[in-house]
Amino acid sequence: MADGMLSLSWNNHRATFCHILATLREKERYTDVTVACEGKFYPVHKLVLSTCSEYFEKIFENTPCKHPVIVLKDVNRCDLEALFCYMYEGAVSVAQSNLGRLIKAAEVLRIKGLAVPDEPPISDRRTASSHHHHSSDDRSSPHPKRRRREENSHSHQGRSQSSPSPPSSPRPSPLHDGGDSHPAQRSRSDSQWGDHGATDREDGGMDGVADDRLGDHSTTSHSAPTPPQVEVMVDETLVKEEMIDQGDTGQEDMMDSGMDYGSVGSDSRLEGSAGGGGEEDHMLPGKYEPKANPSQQAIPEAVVEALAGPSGMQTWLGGGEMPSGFSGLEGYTGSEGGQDLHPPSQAPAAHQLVEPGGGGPPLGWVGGATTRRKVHRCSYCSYTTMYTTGLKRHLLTHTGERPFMCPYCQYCTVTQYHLKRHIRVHEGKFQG
DNA sequence: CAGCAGGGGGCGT
DNA sequence: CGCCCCCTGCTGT
Repeated sequence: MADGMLSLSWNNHRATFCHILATLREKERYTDVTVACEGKFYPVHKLVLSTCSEYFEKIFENTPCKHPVIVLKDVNRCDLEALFCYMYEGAVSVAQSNLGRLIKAAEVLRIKGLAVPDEPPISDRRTASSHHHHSSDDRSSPHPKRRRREENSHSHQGRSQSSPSPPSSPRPSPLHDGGDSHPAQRSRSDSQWGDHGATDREDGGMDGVADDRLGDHSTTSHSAPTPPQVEVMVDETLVKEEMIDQGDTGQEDMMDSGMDYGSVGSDSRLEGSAGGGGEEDHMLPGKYEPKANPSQQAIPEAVVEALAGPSGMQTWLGGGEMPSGFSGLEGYTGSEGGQDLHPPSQAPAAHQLVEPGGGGPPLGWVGGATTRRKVHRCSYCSYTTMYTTGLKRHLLTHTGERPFMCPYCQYCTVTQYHLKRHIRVHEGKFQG
């Protein structure tokens, strides 16, 4: 304990440090994470990213992978480069016209000093603020939007679980085979059993790979990197990681989609979903209006696909406003999962639509005490009938079974009557 | 528009 | 269960 400590100070430490960092990045040395954006890959350092962004920090925390690849969606490449520059060098020059966009990107990534307040009120915050007033304001007091974003990130509920797993249309692709026979029939079956693709929005993640999605999203969601319009609705980054979706962006993603669906739903009439060729046309066994909604508006296909099942659609759209709509989705998936045992599950909403009289018992029986009749419900769709034969016959349409073969051609049919009718065609020809 | 086929309601046995 | 009828959609003329 001699005479005092000496304080050794590296005068140019900061500058040197930054410079070295930048050089390392340039040379891609020691990089341990790759950020993919608009088809470009940026090898960078976890250390730097997590230093500058809690968002990245959390991602890395939850990513055991040694060299993860993070796919950023809806972030402009130029902005990202600028942000990297900002993170590595502590400053970046940006054209005024691009500022808004850049800030939004920074918000999405929760870059300290730009989108979220920097931790301690250090004096040299000024460096960044010297570039533009705006950002300094933002930093010191995040405007409401920003704050809301933060809240969201806290109250965020995992999206991956509730993602509408393509409510796997229960029917096992009924082979309306009959071979080549009938174009009409085929097109019909096509429309009916149209393949409901999986929703694309869910953040499923594999670890290190990062391409496909990048491609199509970049084509869909943002326009070419050039137009500096503020229209960049920014929103989500898509992070392909094992367990993503902690971060506000995931939430925002959800919110946005929810909004979309919600608004679509409110625009459209519920029963409209049947118009698309779903099984719902059977809903009112007896007398449904054949062309009740001839000009069925268009629920965007993506939405329909995402919601797939008939019941799902009902539930979802019935949800109305977005927040409840979202909970509706959860309810939907929940029930779907719960009934997993029986391949084709019916959601209550569908039942209600189906039940004659509307107020009838939930299932099984309809009518008054004297006129009780059993209702037979198709296990593949929402079809119900009062006739057992009706149900049997109907089920054939699901199984694709066509027991009755035409002796004159390859034609097979579900009912004998249809065969007879068909044969009449042949014989009519032969006679005439 | 006609012809054909699919799907469903309903009745008689 | 068998049969008939009806409605609807698709396709070709």
